This record gives sequence, structure tokens and C-alpha cells, in this order.
Amino acid sequence: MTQLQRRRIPDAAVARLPVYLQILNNLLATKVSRFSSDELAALAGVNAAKVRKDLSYLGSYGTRGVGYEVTYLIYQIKRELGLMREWNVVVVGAGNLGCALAKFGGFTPRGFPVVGICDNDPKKIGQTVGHLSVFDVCNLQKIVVELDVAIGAITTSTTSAQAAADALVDAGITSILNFAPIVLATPSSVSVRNVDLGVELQILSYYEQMRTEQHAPVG
Amino acid sequence: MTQLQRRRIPDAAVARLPVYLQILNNLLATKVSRFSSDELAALAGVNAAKVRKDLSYLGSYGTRGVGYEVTYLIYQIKRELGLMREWNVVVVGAGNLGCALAKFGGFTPRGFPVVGICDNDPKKIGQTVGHLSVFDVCNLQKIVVELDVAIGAITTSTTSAQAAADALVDAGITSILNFAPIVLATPSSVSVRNVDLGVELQILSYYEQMRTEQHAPVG
DNA sequence: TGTTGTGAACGCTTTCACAGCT
DNA sequence: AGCTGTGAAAGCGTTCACAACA
Repeated sequence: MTQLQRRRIPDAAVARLPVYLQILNNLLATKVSRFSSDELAALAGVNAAKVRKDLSYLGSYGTRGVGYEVTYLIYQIKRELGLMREWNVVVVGAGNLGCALAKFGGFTPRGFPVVGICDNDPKKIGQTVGHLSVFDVCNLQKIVVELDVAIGAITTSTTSAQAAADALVDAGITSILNFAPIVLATPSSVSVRNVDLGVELQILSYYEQMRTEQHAPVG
Repeated sequence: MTQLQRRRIPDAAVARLPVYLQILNNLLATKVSRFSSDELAALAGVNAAKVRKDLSYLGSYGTRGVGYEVTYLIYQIKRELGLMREWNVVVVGAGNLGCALAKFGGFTPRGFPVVGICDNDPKKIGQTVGHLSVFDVCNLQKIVVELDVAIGAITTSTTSAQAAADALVDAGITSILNFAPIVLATPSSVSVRNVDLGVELQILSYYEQMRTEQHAPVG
């Protein structure tokens, strides 16, 4: 190793770090102060070599023959994931799901407070959702700047989702959580993560069918 | 079991087929009857070779020099994913999210009707959610059998999620959609898909940080 | 002794490139 | 000529296996 170069962590490992973090927070809550890769692997449902590789991308923070410190690893994972600060979230679309997200208190403690919710329906604008007031999507850019928003969640209907994405991108947002069942067209500099329950159900049905099916002999 | 085994599609391809299906349904709705791998690739945000490989796992259903039939490919994807039938879903946990899922009409047209919702809280049992009545989780097995449930969605609190999973497994369910932010312990014969918005947000924050950060000089 | 950290091997996924068919 | 289907190559991600070290 030469310099203080910022390590780029493989995508697959990045996707697992939040899971490890969750488990380590639970361990912390139950007064566990050390863990081995075997223990974390069992809790995370993966194999121990994978845990060690993943954690090694953060640096060499374990002790051979002993294991890892819970608090220290929590600190390192949070640092790597960018969780030493808060990331403000704005919800676009004040329907059932959007309102549920705005009211849900579970994101703030994890560092992602929902600071705004907007819609394009005049009947919804001005209404109160949780402790927020629905603002006009036309004011998105202003709100993003004023409230220092980093992440946009799209909870509109499918037909409005692309327009919502465009509005977010115009407002300078580069991280989008999309709940609409479409593939958004966005610049490559924007990260989009899709949460499509229909897709999840269909994947489950494939494997369910594989298990269920008595295979007929095929010619 | 000595016969020709049904072709097993790689997991990565299975995860993309529902996305293609969604797009093809949109094409159908706009009266498009044929498409090429290039066109689908552009709409799905992937590369054309990947589309052709993925579709080839279904069989050779394209026409060289021409492309693919929308309706025929929809049929084949649905057949492969097990979508020629309905898969009934039961929701465990009648909180905000569980009720939202039960009331949400978007799953039935995709073949996944929510046929039941249960809880262990006596105050919730018997209440009406959409057109369903919350039943006691103690009756889960009975309901699963009577209503021919194939998939369980866990929308309980984190602390109750493992118990919910155990109850589903005991009731004979082998496909679980888990919204609680924990790793469920289940037999390997059970498919679990986790939907954890906290994890999604943390992954977004990692890449957001990568973009935002001014990189230290490299040696 | 016990556990980490990591090259090397392995296997899965993506991409390339072009033969094969319409 | 145009587009699919697919071997082969390249690229990633996972697992192995063991040296390094407390």
C-alpha cells in the first residue's frame, strides 16, 4: 500500500454492509462487545469468508485470534457508508405510500429524515401529513436547496413517475429511491434504486413454482 | 428422476424477467406488436446482448432479422415465472404497512391477491382492513390451507418478525416477502426476499458520498 | 490456539463477436 | 441486409485454504 487512497468497495459488498451494521447495532444493544466473522456470518446468513472479505475492504480492523470490536466496526461501516451525517429525504407523491413514508418514524433514527413531501394535485397541496405540509412539486428546486435535500423518493403513480424523476434531477438530486414499477430514464450520474414489490413477488413465484412443480418428462 | 430436467434459468436473469414483462405489457398497451433486443434493452436500461441471452433461456422465440412478438414473449415470460396462475398472499402484521398492502389494489391485477391479514394484537383482530377482516395469527395454518395461500408478507415490528416467519413456515409457506429489517432464520427450502428501505437508503448514501467527496490526492 | 486477512481457484454473469437464419 | 442465438472471452463475486499473527 502506497498512499491514503480511498478504497472503492465492490457493489456486492456495499449492499451487505448495511445488513452487517443492523446486526452489529443489535449486538451493541445486547451488550456484546466483540464478535468473530463466524458469528456475524451466522447472524447475516452468509459465509464467514465473505464477512471477512467484506470487512477487509474497510481496512484491517480485526485482531487475529480474537475477532472484531462491535463499536469500532459500527463506526467504520458508518463512516464508509456516509452515515456520519444525516441525509435529508423528500417524497414526491402524496398518495398512500408517500404519506406512509412521511409519517413513518423509522428513517430518522437511521439518519434519513423525511423533510418534505410534495404533489402536483391542488387538492393535496397544503394538506398536513404527519408534521409536514404537502408542497407544490413546482417548488421542488427551492425546497431541495433550502432544506438541503440529498435523496428523492418517488411514490407517484406510474404515469407520473418519469416526470417526478425529471423534476428531481432538475432540482439537483442525484440519489433516487423509486417505488413506481418503471425503469426511469436518468443521467448516468444519478443513482436509482428501484423498490418494486410486484417484481419481488414474481421472483418468489418463480422459485415457488420450481419447488412445487412435479416435472413432467420432456421430449 | 432420470428425465430431461426443466431448464434452470440463472438467478440474475430471473430477476430481470419481471422488468422485461412490465415493459412488454406497456408496449402491448400502446399497440406495439414487435420489438428487437435493442429496443427492449434501451427501455430496460441494459445492454442488448443481455436481453438476448436472458430471452434465450426461455427458448428460441425470436425471429432472426425481425425480432420478437410482444404477445408471445409476454406469454412465455409469464409461463416461466409461474404467472399463469394466481398466487394468494397473506399479510402478517396489521400495522401501517400491512394495512397499506392489504388495501393496495396493485397486486391483484399482477396475479398476487392479498387474501388475508392477521395480527397477534387482540385490539386489531376483527377490525376491517379494506375488504378483509384481521384474523388471529393463531389461525394462520387454517387460513393458509383454506385460502390456498402461497406467499406470506411479514410486516410486523422487528421484534415479532422471526416469530411471524416461524408461524408462516409452520403453516407450510415456502415463499416469504420480509419487510422487517432483520435476517430471518428459515429452512433452506424457503425463499425469502427482503425489502428493507433503510438498507436501500444507506446504499444510496454510499454512492452519494462517493460522488460528493473531494478525493484526496493519490500517490 | 484461534481468528484474521488475503492470494488463488472457482463459478457465475456479462459482454463480445459472429455464425445462422429470415 | 438485419437481427437473433450462442460459443468463447472477459469481468466479477464467492469460496478455499493457509500464512500471519495476537
